[in-house]
Amino acid sequence: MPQTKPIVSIENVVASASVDQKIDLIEITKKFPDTEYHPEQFPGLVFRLKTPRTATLIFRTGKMVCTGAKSEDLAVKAVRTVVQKLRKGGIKIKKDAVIVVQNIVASINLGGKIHLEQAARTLPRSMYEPEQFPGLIHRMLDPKTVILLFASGKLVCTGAKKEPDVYRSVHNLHTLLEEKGLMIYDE
Amino acid sequence: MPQTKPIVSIENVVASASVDQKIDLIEITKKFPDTEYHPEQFPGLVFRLKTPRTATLIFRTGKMVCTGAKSEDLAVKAVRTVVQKLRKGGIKIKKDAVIVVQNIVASINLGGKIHLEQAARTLPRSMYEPEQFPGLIHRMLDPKTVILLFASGKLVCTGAKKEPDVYRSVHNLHTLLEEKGLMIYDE
DNA sequence: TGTATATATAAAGGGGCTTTTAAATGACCG
DNA sequence: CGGTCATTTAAAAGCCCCTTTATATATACA
Repeated sequence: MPQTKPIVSIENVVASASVDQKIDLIEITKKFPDTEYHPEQFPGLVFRLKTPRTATLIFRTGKMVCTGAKSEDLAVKAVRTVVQKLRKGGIKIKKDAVIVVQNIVASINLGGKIHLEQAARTLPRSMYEPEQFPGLIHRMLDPKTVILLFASGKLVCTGAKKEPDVYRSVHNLHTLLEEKGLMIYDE
Repeated sequence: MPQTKPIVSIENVVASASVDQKIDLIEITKKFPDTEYHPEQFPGLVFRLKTPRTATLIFRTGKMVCTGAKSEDLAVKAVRTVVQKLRKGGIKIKKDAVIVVQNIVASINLGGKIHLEQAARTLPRSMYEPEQFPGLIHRMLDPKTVILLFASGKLVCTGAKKEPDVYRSVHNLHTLLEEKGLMIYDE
């Protein structure tokens, strides 16, 4: 059992969606002048929402990508809101969007410092090149996620498909770090 | 009517084909050690034939690209020969290939010199940058082909989908050059 | 305060890769 | 001095990488 209770914060949820029909992006541009669309640079139109504060990329094919939500539910609500706004703006969309959460990013504070140099030598599937990036990159197999470890005891977990995976990943790593004596707690 | 009869030679025919089924390229490699397959460099396997002298790219999807044939018929024969050899080699291919000629390259000699500098200023849709490439690049609209013109009176016609397009392109250009007084014939 | 470095993830469009071929011109090598 | 190499054009195939969006983390660099 880990000595501290990690503080976990979901920072970003990415979800893909599809309304299963072609969409005229130029038309959206006219109805929503605040959207960004530069096809020569990127094929997706950027539709930003204040609440939930997100950015949704809309493609010609009717597929979308929503980023920036703080939870799985908020990501779903953001997509539903975008479709609702498009419809109110006169964009004809027959079906409701089918949404799938693709990635969850979380920041964690373990409450104690990590001996990174030693962890780099001990943890399997780890990469640590401080002159390239200050964090140690660790690939967890189950759940299949990637965790960035910092000497401060803070972590970044990414790659999770559902929120429980984040908690399991953090618990697995925390336990492993303590077992190997890689955690340094102030008294 | 042009004063000379151009000498036209079909130099290269490119055709795409499909046997409409997945193919195991590694298996072909084992049965045909002389083939080239470097997936990290390019996804297609190169299958060369001595007769007709061609190189056929074979993809995992069952689609192929045959290059180097000297006529449309030879391109078709080359693909049929490749499929026949694969079958004799034990590679199971159910359907016969559906072949489509995609490009024909021909070399031409008009029999007189061309005033390139003047042609560059006279011909529409032309590009001529001698320090970059010695030929003048001219885009013909009908047939939709591209012709490279050289001061020697020789040409390269590419982009044609069928042989008659090559002859029509050459005739159109030759007539145009004579009308504008851009041809220079000896005596 | 910005830039970059690194992680994951979807979307779609662009570019590059390889193969073939002629033409003519320059650079480069032994 | 002669070979190679590059230059340019078209075309298909499919795979890689990049583009963009968001986000925490922490370093170095202007």
